[in-house]
Amino acid sequence: MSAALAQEPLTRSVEDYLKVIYRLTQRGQPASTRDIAGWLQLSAPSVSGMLRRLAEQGLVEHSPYRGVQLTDDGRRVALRMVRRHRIIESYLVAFLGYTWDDVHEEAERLEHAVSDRLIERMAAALGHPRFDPHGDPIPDEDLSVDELSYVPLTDIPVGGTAEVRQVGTDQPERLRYLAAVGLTPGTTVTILDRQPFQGPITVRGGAGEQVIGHELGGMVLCAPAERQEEGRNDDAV
Amino acid sequence: MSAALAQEPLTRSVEDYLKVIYRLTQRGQPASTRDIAGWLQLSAPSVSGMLRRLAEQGLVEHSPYRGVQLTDDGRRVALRMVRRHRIIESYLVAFLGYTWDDVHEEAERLEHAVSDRLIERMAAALGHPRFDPHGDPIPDEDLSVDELSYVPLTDIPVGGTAEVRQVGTDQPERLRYLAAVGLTPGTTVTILDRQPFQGPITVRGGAGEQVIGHELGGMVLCAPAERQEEGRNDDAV
DNA sequence: TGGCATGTTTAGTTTGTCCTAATTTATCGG
DNA sequence: CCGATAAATTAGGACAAACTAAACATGCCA
Repeated sequence: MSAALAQEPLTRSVEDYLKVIYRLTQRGQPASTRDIAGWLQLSAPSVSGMLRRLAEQGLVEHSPYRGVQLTDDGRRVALRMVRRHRIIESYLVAFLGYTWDDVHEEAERLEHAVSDRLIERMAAALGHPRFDPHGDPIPDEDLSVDELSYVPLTDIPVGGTAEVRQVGTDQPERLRYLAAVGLTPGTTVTILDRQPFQGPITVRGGAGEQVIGHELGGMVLCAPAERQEEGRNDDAV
Repeated sequence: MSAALAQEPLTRSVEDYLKVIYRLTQRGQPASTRDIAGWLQLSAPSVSGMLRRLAEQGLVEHSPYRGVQLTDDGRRVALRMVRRHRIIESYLVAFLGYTWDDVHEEAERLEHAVSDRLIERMAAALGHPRFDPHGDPIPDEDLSVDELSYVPLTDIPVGGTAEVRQVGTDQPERLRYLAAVGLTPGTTVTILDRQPFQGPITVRGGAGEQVIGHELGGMVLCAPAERQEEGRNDDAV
């Protein structure tokens, strides 16, 4: 297992780096200095320096010029932050009148300040939810997540029907727009038309008929409707 | 008025210093380097250095070797932190199952991370409380507080009756003990006996007859019972 | 295969906050 | 009013995390 090091508390910066590296390495390949710098709004040299320190602490594996990956310890920290972030978002929306487009910023600061205990109290108050308001899965207390593989709206065939499950963005403007056109998790939509060359997609869904751009469509992740409209919990056919 | 400076965000350290200085200067006299260092668990030279920086920023007035006082700007920051702290404590107790002895630590971290907006949402959810679970007054949104002058239990005459209003400590052990012996805000107690030379005090109150030490007694602040049991809102006699 | 664009790292600084050791100031008792 | 003691400050340094400017590596294309 991992060296359960003397665990001096991690700084806010370290937590943020690990969280971003987690996101960027979701698809298996190492994260680049440049991308990390972009997401954290820092200069590349700052990132380079931090990666060295993170590697010394055993939180990442860094091959200079080749990119960085999380170690098991690093992934644990990152998943802990992801859990915190998503539970905080869920709580603020459920109990304190926040909307799905304005919770991110608040959660971004709170996730570094709350205790494990408070997170578990919030989770309990929410009934241990498995997804946050954006449809992102919440790692459970022992940090396991089921990363379900959904299909972007751009890949649903014309004429097909699908249920929106997850919106892959934190940007308030995009989220407000998606809510306005009715593309929120749980909504069922039908693809009426899709133009070529990254062209617009026409859907019928919660808020009637809508035309949305290709880029945004790529962020909306869906579960395609089953042939027979029943039992997505049924394993036995 | 005060120079509404470009307001670059204050650091956590600065907020903590100002809050401690606020507490230490409540009774009018300047705070000493040594006392600040004691409360913040820092060395005296660290505090000396920080006081110089705070003075440069116009948050305190520092007369070297003589102590430090808050400026209006500094007091505003401190009161804002006090409001945040006490609302967070109230919220955690009311909605998330915290007890009065374990909220302090959590609030101590959260107060630096929450937005003004979240604080106001919590305050609204609580019905804009005027006192926190320890009986400490919560500054209102424009930061005015009524610092009521209560009387310590040690000053109530033997045979006298008083209502506990405020417990002047954050220490979990003391708070748990006070709760166990029934000395919580709102409880009415009668002083049965007080021994000389900082001796123990015998009270009858919420949890029956109790003997408590002089030091603890000094922390329990009370409103002495009126001669006639009525109308403490009446101005006209 | 050599050269160049792109991306990364090293070098050297800055800022904020802390430390220990040494020095200076204030004060109180004789 | 002088010196001892307690308190505060200065001096000098460390460390985390950011920066800019300069040097260096990788990989692709002609």
